[in-house]
Amino acid sequence: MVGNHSPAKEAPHARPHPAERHSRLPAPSARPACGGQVSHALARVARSHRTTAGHLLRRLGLYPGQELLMMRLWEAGPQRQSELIKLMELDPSTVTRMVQRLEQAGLISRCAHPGDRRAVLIETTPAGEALREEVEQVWRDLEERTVAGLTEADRAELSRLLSLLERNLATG
Amino acid sequence: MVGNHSPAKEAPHARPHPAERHSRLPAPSARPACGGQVSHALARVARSHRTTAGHLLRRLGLYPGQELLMMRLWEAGPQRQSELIKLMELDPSTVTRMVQRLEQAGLISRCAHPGDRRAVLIETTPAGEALREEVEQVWRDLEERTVAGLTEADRAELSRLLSLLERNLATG
DNA sequence: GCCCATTACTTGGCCAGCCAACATAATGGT
DNA sequence: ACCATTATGTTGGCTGGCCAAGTAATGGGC
Repeated sequence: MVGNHSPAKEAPHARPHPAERHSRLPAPSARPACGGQVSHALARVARSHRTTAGHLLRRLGLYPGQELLMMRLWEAGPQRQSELIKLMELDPSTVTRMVQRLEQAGLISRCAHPGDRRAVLIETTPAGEALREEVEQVWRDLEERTVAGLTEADRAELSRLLSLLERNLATG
Repeated sequence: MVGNHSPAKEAPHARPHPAERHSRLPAPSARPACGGQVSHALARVARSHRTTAGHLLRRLGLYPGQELLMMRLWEAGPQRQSELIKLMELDPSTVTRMVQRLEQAGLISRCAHPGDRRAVLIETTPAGEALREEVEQVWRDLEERTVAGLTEADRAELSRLLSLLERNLATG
């Protein structure tokens, strides 16, 4: 991975005082007049989607989010970090760190921008380039799995609606 | 936020599924260059949505994600942590830490489960209860902003499609 | 009674992402 | 030339979220 893992230890605590309240309420998933039908669904689906992407990307040594940055580089070639930030709509600090990790992983490299000493130029390394096919395959798999069972019309409709939502949320 | 920082005053702070349908799958239509149309849109919209939620929740001293846990407690009353984990479909460790922070913020309290010394019962505190109206208002606002401009039919359709996606991603 | 799988939770570690504050470098105006 | 403004990145700090690994308590089988 572009990182790694490890173990654990113990801990205390525990507070007395039961007071056992039996609040057996109605079924958990009643769809109450809970304000956010679409919001909830969107959040759940997106998290699930991201987690699935994570599992697939894992074998390639990437974390979800990193593949998007790589894809931008593959498609648009070497570019300024500020360009990545703008296009991916991420916080500058997020990109800075992601870039640091990807560089350390040997997938990209940073170099000074000739002509603007503030800027950093970012480009893929051969190792990074080598991941392209696999990552794109992962995305095809993911997309297929995501919209499985939807008709062509459904997919188009979904894209249309998501675009509307994106517009709504952008302007605010 | 709920974790630390501060705000203005004190104590509690200031910091702050529907339908389904048939559909036969057609040939893997040749998609545009970019493999994940829906996937990309979904990811972008969801991130934007979450960020927007974050801005709204911020004034209440909450981080996005925490409000969902509170809402479950408000709706279903005191319950085991394992129940929250199951219903929210989160990793146990995620809930453990979220609960620790919310407890430290004074919004919920943990106590031993009488009869099962492994379990932890979680309930809202008065301070937590006091946030309910505001949080629910935030969610109504968020939902409204999210689906603004969509017809009733569009909203229903969107919910339907998202449910399908959820099902697709769950089984895998 | 005794042993073991299961359940419930916790900690360590790592990542994306955000905000705030900061250091530099380029630019524009006067 | 000089200085304020803008552009570009970076670091610190905090969150949600995941995985791996570990501690306890429960419950079942023998």
